[in-house]
Amino acid sequence: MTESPAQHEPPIYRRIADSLRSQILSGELRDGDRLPGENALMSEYGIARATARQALAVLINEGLAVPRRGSGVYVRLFRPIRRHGSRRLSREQWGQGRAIWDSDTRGRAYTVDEVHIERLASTEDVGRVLDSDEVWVRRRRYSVDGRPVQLAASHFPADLVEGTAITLPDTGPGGVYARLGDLGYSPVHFTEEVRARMPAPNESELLRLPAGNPILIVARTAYTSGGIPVELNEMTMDAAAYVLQYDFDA
Amino acid sequence: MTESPAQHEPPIYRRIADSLRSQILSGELRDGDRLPGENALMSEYGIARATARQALAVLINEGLAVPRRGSGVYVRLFRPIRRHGSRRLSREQWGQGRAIWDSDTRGRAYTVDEVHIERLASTEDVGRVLDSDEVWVRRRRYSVDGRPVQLAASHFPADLVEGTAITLPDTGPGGVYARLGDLGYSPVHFTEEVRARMPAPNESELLRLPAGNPILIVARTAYTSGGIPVELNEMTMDAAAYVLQYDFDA
DNA sequence: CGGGGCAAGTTCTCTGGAGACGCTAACTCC
DNA sequence: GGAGTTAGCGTCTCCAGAGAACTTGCCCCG
Repeated sequence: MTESPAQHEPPIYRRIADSLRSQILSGELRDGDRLPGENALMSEYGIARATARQALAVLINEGLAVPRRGSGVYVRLFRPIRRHGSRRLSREQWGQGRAIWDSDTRGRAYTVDEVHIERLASTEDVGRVLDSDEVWVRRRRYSVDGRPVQLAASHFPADLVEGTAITLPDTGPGGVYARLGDLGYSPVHFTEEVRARMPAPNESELLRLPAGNPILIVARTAYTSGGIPVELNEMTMDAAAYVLQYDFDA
Repeated sequence: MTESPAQHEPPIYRRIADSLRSQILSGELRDGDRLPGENALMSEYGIARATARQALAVLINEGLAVPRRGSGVYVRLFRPIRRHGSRRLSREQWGQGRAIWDSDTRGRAYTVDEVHIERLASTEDVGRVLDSDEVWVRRRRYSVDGRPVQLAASHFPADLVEGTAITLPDTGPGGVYARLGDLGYSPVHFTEEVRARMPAPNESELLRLPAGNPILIVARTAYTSGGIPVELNEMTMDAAAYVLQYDFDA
């Protein structure tokens, strides 16, 4: 009946993970730095390889580190993208949000990498929401400091926007919502939906994430005041990033 | 120079995980069902225990399964909480969203478990946003089918709402935003921010989640049209759940 | 019939070892 | 000096085994 002196002490791998995490969050290890590898942890703590891997897996799973086969495990810390103060975008400025973000994120480069626009047959989900068999799809990829962090796919009912500037890569001043206003679909009301932690779809390749990496999906539907759906926007982002989603004035 | 016949075939543990996942998503295995355990996978596929564990870890990491020590690994599938059709809430109805959700989620019980209201000194973050040293905090826990899925903490500047119905557990018809309107802070404009996949804070205990379980945080600030911040709302939810976040008419 | 204790079953933690695969940098050769 | 090659390093996958911790159901006893 020897009382175990260390009751419910955290397991070894967790103590190591806690130690590494505190080094990351305290700033001792910075974004991009290389963590001690499996071999280093093995010799430092006198543990087996599997235990060292388990410790690193905790941080990788939390999104604080990224393993690179053949190279090492690296710190991956997103600083929050956050607008300071109380400046907000009017709905009309929504389409220009990028420019304002650029000037307001303290020098961090938040940019659009790629734009694709095409006309497609609706998928079942999109067709049900937009009540249309064909849609124009506008895909964009956003990057922060050169790292892709977000994909956006905007779907418009094809018959509603056919032949308008929405079907062009550059929508002009005021962006998409100004063009929708030109078509008489203004003001626009939004609904929002957050789907967290989807099993990773193929799209994650575009974010340069490994298959199976958890992602976050935010869907937004825009309606006219008459209740006609005019846009279905799906934003797919790395679930480990902190992202300022939007910020507008109604 | 023997050409490997199976180039880049997925590893064993991933093939097993894919098989189990498809059984879950196809409905063959349902929420609460028990998955084949480590021993079952070992004998079925002729693999080592570590490999079987790795396969199950994939599903656990994706949030599709939950291990219960001494018992087994169980399917944990949240059906989407989704309002059908195009019915939306007006801003005035926002405070009554719960009642409307209740009647509109096809019999799923989306309920408020607990409510706590107290007056506190502001934390640094809250104080900066609300520009107030003291705040009234209103905490609520939401459950779906008896499982806690979401925490909400609404912060109000103490000097603005002192003595009003907002400081009571039941805010009455129209909810918090009707009370803010009574105080002359109407209409209200929102900003939204999504912070994904935080390292789990202590709060996760209230969601009955293990420490380190990924959670999702959505923050919303409400401003008057004059730019005065009147509410900071932080929603903490299980990152594995699919949650309809909100749905309102501007 | 209720309660306590036991045993089987299951996950959790950890050890030790091995080959495969990918990245990087040093080296060699032109 | 530049280009191609190679060796070392580090992660990835998988094996075999063992004790600890926990849950559950069953049996026995009162």
